Amino acid sequence: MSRSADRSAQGAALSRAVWDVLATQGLERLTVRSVAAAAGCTTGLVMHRFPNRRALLLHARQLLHEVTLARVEALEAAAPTIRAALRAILLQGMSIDEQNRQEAVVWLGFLASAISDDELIAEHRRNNHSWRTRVERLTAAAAPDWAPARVSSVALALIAMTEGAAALGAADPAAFPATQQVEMLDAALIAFGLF
Amino acid sequence: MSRSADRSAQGAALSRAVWDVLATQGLERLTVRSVAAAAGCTTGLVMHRFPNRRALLLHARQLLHEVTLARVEALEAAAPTIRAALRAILLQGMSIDEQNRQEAVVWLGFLASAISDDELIAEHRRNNHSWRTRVERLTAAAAPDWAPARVSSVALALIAMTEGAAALGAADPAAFPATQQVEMLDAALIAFGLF
DNA sequence: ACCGGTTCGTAACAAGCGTTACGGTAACAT
DNA sequence: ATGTTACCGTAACGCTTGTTACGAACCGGT
Repeated sequence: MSRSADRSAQGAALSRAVWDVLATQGLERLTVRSVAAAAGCTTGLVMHRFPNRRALLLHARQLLHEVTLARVEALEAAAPTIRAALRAILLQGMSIDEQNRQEAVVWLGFLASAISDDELIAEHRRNNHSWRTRVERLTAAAAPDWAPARVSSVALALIAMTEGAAALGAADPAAFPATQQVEMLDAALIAFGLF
Repeated sequence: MSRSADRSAQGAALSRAVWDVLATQGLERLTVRSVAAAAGCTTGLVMHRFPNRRALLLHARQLLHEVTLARVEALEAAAPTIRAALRAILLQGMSIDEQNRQEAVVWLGFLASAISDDELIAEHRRNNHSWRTRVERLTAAAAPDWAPARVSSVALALIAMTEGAAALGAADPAAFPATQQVEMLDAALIAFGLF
């Protein structure tokens, strides 16, 4: 058991290392050697767990998906109303704390690297589609009398707004503090009649 | 004059090459050699015009600023009303055609590379601040009776929304066609009482 | 206690990178 | 016509990169 425990611990350390390097040092410094250094191992171990460098990016993106998915479902389950759930899951998608800011950096780096990579962009599409259907479902539930076209438009507006806020807040946290992002989201929700 | 004309023509070809490589091949393939190949010259010329690779990125970002600035001012001048001007300049900031989509890719790549580069991130802050003050000015003019806090919140919402739509549309044009982006923007402008 | 297989570190490889130095060439001034 | 200067291509340097091959160490089963 100590063997398998060590192995999963190593896997977790490697995951953290990939995440940390991409989140703090950016896309161009995400190299096999820097990940190995961050994980406290050698490049051999990294290349035994990941077939190539693109797998590092893919892993970081899947990690981002898992983390946000778990958080979003917990928020949705704990919210008293549907509208509160919608607001809560949109809030966690912006750059309102250091955790979210790092996630936005990872999102940005992955997307920039996926521009010329079909496999990576396919992963982005999968995750983004899942996110979009969730927001559309909650929007439709929060405004049952809306036409599907309006639900789609408003959900798209909310998604684009939070994603943009995540990127802008990640690149310039001082110019886009959490309070302004929250006010922005509330202003939008009120304007759309969802609050 | 033939000499200086050649020189400026070479400069324009180099600018186009930097832009094209970054827009079509992404950040990681933006290398001195690929730019030279795209410009039809050698690496020597590239390194005579740019001190280092970061200058390529900086140049692409400044090019993006110049292009969008000129287009935005033309749109603003040609718009019949302030609200039409606001809508027009927001439209051009999303991924509604191939030109805008390439601009979003350049924006994405630059931002991802600026994460761990103070000089690049400073350029982003400059350009973004200028963009933000413009949208805030137009928003305030379009809704003169609003309190400054509301102007700021709504302008931030519009900026984040268009920037997010630009990124999402650039990464997945099929999932975010131009019609949906336009409907999204109009829905938001109507909801905010700006249309 | 020995052995087979997994696991990971070591070391090296070729390729590509940014960057620099040098030489030739063409335009300009005198 | 000749010297000077700016311009740019050639070639190379040193370094980092992703990736691979090989060997040692360790674990579980017999």
